[in-house]
Amino acid sequence: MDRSGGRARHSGDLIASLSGRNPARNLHSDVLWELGLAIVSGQYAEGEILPPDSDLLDRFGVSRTVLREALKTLAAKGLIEARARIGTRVLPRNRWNLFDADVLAWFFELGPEVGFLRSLAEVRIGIEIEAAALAAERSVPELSAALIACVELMAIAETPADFARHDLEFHRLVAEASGNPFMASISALVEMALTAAFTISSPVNDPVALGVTVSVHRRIAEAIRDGDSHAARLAMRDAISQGFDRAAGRMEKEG
Amino acid sequence: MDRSGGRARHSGDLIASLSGRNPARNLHSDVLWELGLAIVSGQYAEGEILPPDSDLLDRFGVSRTVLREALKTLAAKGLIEARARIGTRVLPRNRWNLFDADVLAWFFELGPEVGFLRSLAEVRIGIEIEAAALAAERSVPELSAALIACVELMAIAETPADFARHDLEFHRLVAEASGNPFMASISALVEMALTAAFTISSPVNDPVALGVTVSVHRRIAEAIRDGDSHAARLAMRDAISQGFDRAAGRMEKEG
DNA sequence: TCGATGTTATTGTCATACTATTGCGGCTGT
DNA sequence: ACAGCCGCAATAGTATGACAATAACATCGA
Repeated sequence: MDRSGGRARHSGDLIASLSGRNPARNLHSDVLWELGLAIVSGQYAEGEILPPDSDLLDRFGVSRTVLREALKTLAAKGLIEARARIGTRVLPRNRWNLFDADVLAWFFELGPEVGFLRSLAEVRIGIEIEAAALAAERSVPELSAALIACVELMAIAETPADFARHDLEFHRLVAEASGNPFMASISALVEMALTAAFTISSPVNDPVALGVTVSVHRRIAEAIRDGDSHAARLAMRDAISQGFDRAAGRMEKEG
Repeated sequence: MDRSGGRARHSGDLIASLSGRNPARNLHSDVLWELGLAIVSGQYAEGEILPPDSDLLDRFGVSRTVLREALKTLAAKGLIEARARIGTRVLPRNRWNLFDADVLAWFFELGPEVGFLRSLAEVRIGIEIEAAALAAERSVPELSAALIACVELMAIAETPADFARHDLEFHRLVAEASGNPFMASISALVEMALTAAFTISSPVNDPVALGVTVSVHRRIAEAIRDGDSHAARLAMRDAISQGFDRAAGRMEKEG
């Protein structure tokens, strides 16, 4: 069940391409993704010790440098911890940095479960509601206009990918308008959530769903423009809940 | 040559020791912290290219292995991106993973500005309000009891450090009770915020402040026990706001 | 003028050796 | 028989030097 059939790459590429990133394709990244996936999938359980360097070296056929840099990267994301004579231990899940784009991508690579998507929607609600409220309080005409424009682009989007792009841009703008650097830092989270939702079920092909989605986003934009933080809160909650409900409903129907 | 004065270590130790972690003391970590601080402080500005490996090698007096692993760690946290022939570029701040414990620690190391503390309080409000509400909805007697017990420990804490420990444990329990893994993952954030607040001004030595703080935490615990998500929301908001107000007020008074 | 091409500075990768840390098991002394 | 010390060995940490891949830039040619 390995992906060793030639140079087939991890499918994080899809997500990366949507977000406009251009991740380097090097050995380090290959090893990183394979180990990252193995850990997130539970193939190496929490608290377990992974094979020693020498074994992993054989397995991947790379130099010690590459392997160790991959391990350092995993350690930086809170997935593992290396200690001399003990080995490299998988840390408990609550130490994992779930707000990291790669870690999230690994979860999605395994096929996101509905419970995971729900958790994601819950944090998004918490953070983005507050972002919307702050954006309303600190409303700047320029950004408000950009938000409105973004909604119009969503309304006329012709492909699911276009729609997702403008949706993502909308949420990014709200974060920016909040003036809080932490809000902007969760764009990876939003990106994943939207990518998942868009993959599972895009509203583009369903006129009714499209209308609902656009209108709730318009409510957000207008509330921010008008400096109405209460309305912004409510609208943002609706927007995220609806997105999740649509995806979850679809998953249920199909699965 | 190493940094003047022998083995003087970065002061993140204080934070680490409070939180019970036992960070490795190795060369890699030294280089990491020095570069991390330099970047966060703006000594290397966004978009700027840092000196090439060879220069940094001279500067730190370590092997290429160590330097490169430190750089990989910084890259994993979203602070830099290295490309052949170009150099190693400092990424724009919105790519930084502010939810990373190290990155946060570097911000605090520079002396947290009141605006930064406010931003932190804002995200905490967003996330922890939702966590408290979820905890109320999914209330489990066992955890509710633990929360109540935690409050009692806060009430009788004799030193600021003890108080901070129980405070931290309280918020950790709420996150756990929410049943949402993302909520637990932000403990690093809470940790930093509380450590900062505790450093700036602990309520332990002020009976009135202590009473207020304890009572608001008790309100949270009771609301969760009673399954009252609305009350839990309100109380959690109060708790975080009060903590921030106290620290901010103290900062203002002093300077 | 512009496009192809070589040059070169910089990161990426490799191989090997040595050092530091620390759990474990055996040794020693009581 | 037991406790504590102590050295062994397994593992990650560090060092060094070489070569490969990449891509901006200068150079050359049409």
